[in-house]
Amino acid sequence: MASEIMQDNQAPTAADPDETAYRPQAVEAAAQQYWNAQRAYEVTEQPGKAKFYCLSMLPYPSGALHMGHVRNYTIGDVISRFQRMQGRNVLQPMGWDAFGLPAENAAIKHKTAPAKWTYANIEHMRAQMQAMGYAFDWSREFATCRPDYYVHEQRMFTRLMKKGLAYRKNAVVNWDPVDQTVLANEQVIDGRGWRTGALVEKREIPQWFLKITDYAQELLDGLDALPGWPDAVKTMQRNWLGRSEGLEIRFALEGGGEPLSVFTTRPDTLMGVTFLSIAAEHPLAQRAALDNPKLAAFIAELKHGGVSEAELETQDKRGMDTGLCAIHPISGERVPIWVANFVLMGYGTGAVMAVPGHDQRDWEFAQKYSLPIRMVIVDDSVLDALKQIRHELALGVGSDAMLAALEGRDIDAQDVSAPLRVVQEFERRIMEEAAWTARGTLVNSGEYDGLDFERAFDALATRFERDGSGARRVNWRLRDWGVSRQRYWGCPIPVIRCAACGDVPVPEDQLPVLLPEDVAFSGVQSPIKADPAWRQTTCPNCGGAAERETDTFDTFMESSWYYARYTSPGAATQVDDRANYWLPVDQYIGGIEHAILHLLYFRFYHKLLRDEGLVATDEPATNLLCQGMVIAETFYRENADGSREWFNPADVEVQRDDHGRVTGARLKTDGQPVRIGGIEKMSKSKNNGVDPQSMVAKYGADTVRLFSMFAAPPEQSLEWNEAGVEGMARFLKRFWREVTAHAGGPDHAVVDPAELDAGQKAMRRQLHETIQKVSDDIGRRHAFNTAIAALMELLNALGKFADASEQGRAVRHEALEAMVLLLNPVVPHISHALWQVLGHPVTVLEDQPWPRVDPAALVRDTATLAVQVNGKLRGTIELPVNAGKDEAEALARAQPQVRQFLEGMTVRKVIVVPGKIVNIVAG
RNA sequence: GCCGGUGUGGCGGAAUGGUAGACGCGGCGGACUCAAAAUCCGCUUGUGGUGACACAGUGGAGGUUCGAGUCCUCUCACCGGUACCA
Repeated sequence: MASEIMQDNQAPTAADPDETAYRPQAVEAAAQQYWNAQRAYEVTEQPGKAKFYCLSMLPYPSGALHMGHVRNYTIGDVISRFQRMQGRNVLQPMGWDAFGLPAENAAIKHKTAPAKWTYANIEHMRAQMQAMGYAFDWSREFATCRPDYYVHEQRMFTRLMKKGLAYRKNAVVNWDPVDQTVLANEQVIDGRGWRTGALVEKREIPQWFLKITDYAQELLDGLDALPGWPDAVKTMQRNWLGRSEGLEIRFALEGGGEPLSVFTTRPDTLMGVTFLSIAAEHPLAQRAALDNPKLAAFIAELKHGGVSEAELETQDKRGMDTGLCAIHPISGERVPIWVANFVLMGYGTGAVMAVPGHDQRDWEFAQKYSLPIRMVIVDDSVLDALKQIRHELALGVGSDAMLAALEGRDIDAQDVSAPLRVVQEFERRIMEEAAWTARGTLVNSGEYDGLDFERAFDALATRFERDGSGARRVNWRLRDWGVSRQRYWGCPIPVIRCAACGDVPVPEDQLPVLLPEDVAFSGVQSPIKADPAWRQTTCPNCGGAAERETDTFDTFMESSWYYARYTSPGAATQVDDRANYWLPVDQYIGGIEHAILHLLYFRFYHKLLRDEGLVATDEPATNLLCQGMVIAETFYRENADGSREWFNPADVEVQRDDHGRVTGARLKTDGQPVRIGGIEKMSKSKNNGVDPQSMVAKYGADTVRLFSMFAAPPEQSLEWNEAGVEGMARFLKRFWREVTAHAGGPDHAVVDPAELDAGQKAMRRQLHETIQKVSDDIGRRHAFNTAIAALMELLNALGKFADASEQGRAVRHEALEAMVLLLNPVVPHISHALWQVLGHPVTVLEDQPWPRVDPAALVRDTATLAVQVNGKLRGTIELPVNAGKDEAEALARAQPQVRQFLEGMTVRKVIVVPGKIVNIVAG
């Protein structure tokens, strides 16, 4: 049994004289050394062998690994090792999403260059990952801030420009008037700049966009081809894309001029339009403001505040009459045009028709500004009432045309006071309580009275298409992807601005456009914007003097195609043929916070790569798992000024009463009480982050891995709790002891199923049931927590299985060997060591086949059935598995408990679910 | 505001329409020990009862079903996203 592990363990220290004790640090160092020496997880393409590409979202190198990373990469590592044990050629890469805003903030704080800070973080975090024992193919590692990565992104962008898929237009940003800089939404707090405290303004600047809207339909349809993605993610993406079918209707302006276009999904409510609302940025509003100082002041006021949707949609609805009027295309009535702060220039046409009777937001606006409300849609009960009072035309509801449309239906109208109340009540609610927004039947709509939604839609669409004042249109909520950032630490946008030729893509032979890394960084202005020498260049078209674009790309650009680059390390092109061996990603793992933006750009970019002929598939990843956050208790003390000082959970001791309920907490250093602030996402601001490195130093990587997989199912949030971690350490110690004790005993025999007694059979059945459950839990359900629970139960059972007979030892040996393999994906270091303890030569354990279920071992003689009376449990019965329904029913009815509850009742029905339940329905 | 999700013992969680609380933590009791730690064993949803047992119970209110933590409707609370945080 000479192995590097045992050699390593042969020199027990004085403090720990037990040479069979589990020492995670030694075990883990030895296993990692062996894997590195073997290059155990470096892979190449093996045509003919099933591949499995397991990808975890690449980290931003923020400084140190946090528990969220540990959770993410442990899930990926478990799946990777498991899949390799199923015989697949597994690729699991890792890299760094290295551009981004935090590097600039750190650079200001620490007076260093963003590049230097970033590279130092990468070194540190890589070492931390390696200590966790992840089976990454490190030969494929890259950082996205390196020119040999971003050159491909720049080349792709210049090609998209030539295809017309990249273009420039004005867009609104947050502007800090003091620092004279653009702010990210995150940097706007309560409408003010986070550093200056100045009121933020909206400002329009030219920006580069990618035409993701050209792919909207494909991005929508593609979701149906992704059964391996969570429904929640697909639903969110569908809603984000927001396909809607409607009409674009042109309202002529009073006094002539360009008509005002609106988009509506509810043309059936057209006769209920009482005003039009336009965005403050709409050209019509701008024009009206020229000779209307009050309106100009109002529009200027709307410029205050940030541009985020959450901020815009939660502010009070406000508006002002422009004084302009449009002409209703059917009735010819004058319709006033208002500027409203809730109409967004970026969605649809920047103008909407307002129907206060049947749209809640318009209703609230109309109430606030005393604008008229009209009922033009009614439900079936009102329709019936209208039919009954069809002779009472003078009542002011309905109309001749509508009633004519209803003439076909023969109704006896006697007393109309009851139906009249129905109609009046419906109309009163619309006028006084709330808009009625469901679909129904048109009234008060002239020739369209009596039509339902579809027929009204068709009739109006046909009419407008004929007279040229409107058309059917598909509208998307999705907007084109703005990729310009006015920041330094990002990939330079490869464009040259020439006064004569316009925007010219940098020729491919002049790429990459390099970002200088050795710069002084103050945070106020980007060093490349401040450096005239960097900007200055010549136009590749005309040879005249020109300037470089100084904006950089959104960092989502780098993270949209990194998965493809891992397949083709060193390729001169963005990816090469190897991509089509590995892609698509078989399992993608990352946080749910990326459900929309990153995962949509990721899917979009894959289609861009496909349309460049670089990849052959339509979607980048077939299966997606979104893990929850890592959270922890928070502790604080209130300072005299009301601010809070937060204490790390590691420095706090929790107090409990006799029942184990938490009663309070004290700081370990001074013994004085601290307040418990609730369980929140681990963060620097609440100081409740638990450092993975300190946990690894204290318990070992396997224990940390085990806890993060056991404490919650992967999709849910995981509460870090050190007592729970200790429990995992206890389990590994017991496992180690059980295996070493067994290996140190007499030689074992091979299991002979015919020789087993009842106890041995039961032990072996539990083993094979566990193999079955663990295989399904890891392979299909990704329920790692219940897989581990089943293995804990198995170890508990083995601890009580005191059978020292030959067959008893044989069963134990089979069980322990299987357990080492079943636990290997989660705790690979201890498994690596114990495999050798069990007498095997040192090896890469992922090349051992996964344990197989012996169907014969699963066979049971009897089954336990629950017996219910009227759905309530009244006992259980044990009977042979092949017993019939009658037998089960008879035995159930014979139970004393059951007879007691059936006394004086008549049995009406008996439901028998074989192997599960007998329910006697009586009354 | 809008979109998506979550809610079960003292705590993390289990239960894939069929015995609610597996497994782990904490707590209580016991063994071992001079003692402590470590380890091992037992108990541990609540209420009533010596007990067998009964009743209640999965955020709240309704509903479907022989049977609902699970499916449906409404509602409350919290979490994620909301296009320039990543």
